[in-house]
Amino acid sequence: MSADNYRLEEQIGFLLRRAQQRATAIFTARFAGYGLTPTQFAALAKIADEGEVSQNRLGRLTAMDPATMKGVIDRLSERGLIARRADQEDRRRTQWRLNESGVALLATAYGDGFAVTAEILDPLSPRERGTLLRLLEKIV
Amino acid sequence: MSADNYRLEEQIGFLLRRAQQRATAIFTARFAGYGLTPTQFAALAKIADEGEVSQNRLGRLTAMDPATMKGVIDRLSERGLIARRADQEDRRRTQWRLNESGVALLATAYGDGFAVTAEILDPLSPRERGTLLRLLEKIV
DNA sequence: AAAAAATCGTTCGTATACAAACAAGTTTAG
DNA sequence: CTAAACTTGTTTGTATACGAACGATTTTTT
Repeated sequence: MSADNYRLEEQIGFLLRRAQQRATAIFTARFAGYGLTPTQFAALAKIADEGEVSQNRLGRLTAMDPATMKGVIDRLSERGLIARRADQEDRRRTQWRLNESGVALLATAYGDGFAVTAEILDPLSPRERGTLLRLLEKIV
Repeated sequence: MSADNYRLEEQIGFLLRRAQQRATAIFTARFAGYGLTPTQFAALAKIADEGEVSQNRLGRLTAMDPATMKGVIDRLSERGLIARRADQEDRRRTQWRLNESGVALLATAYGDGFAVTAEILDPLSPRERGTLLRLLEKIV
């Protein structure tokens, strides 16, 4: 347990951080035309899946805490991609759904989402890709 | 290429983001007593490796861009863990090294760094751990 | 030697990420 | 039924992360 043994480059935390940096860079390049960040796209995709979803639930589905989710929702809302509806049954809740712009944008953006995944995994064989996803799923 | 096919949970980018969230949470819990973030610890460990290192080079070694590196360096410097020296040969450069507090802190922190790695990889078998590191190295 | 290109560190702006504390509303326990 | 516990969404503060632009300096080209 000393400086002689600790190699930053081999620590899983450091590798995960670098892998995510590359993934984000690939996403950003491919989505430059949309002006969407990875988390914004994740939020849109999940709202589409759900049809209508509350802010906190969306945060759980997309792995964002409430404070982070608020910022993402605010920016998507300001851009006119999503619309809110007050929940009648629970007056604390805000339900969110895609509006027309959001639906239209997603229709073409999904293809780029697949392309991003393909480019990130490009250095791996098909078998390795499956292995990596399985192992990541285990440590998440 | 449509909503029917795109599953956020299976995209490598989303999995990497979640894996890093868990890694960071484990690090933060283990390092609460030190008050060090993962990037701050990475910077200290690399300064220790190098003995003395310029700010931009340290950024390359720890995978931080110059703007991010500056913030990390400023906070380590304010805490009195590192010290600067003006480079005589290149007047643009600032060389950084650990001071006594930094050396003392690292001496005990390395052990916790290993513990963080072990906890992150705990769900995997020894063989799987090697595989994951190898595959991540390939896509970085 | 002069011009062009590259590097070093800084600043600004935007976007996660999350701890902590909070008010308002809902659910659960006793 | 009421008090306690929890949930929802918000705000504040700190820390990455990085694009873009910048001045100062050094290196490379011509």
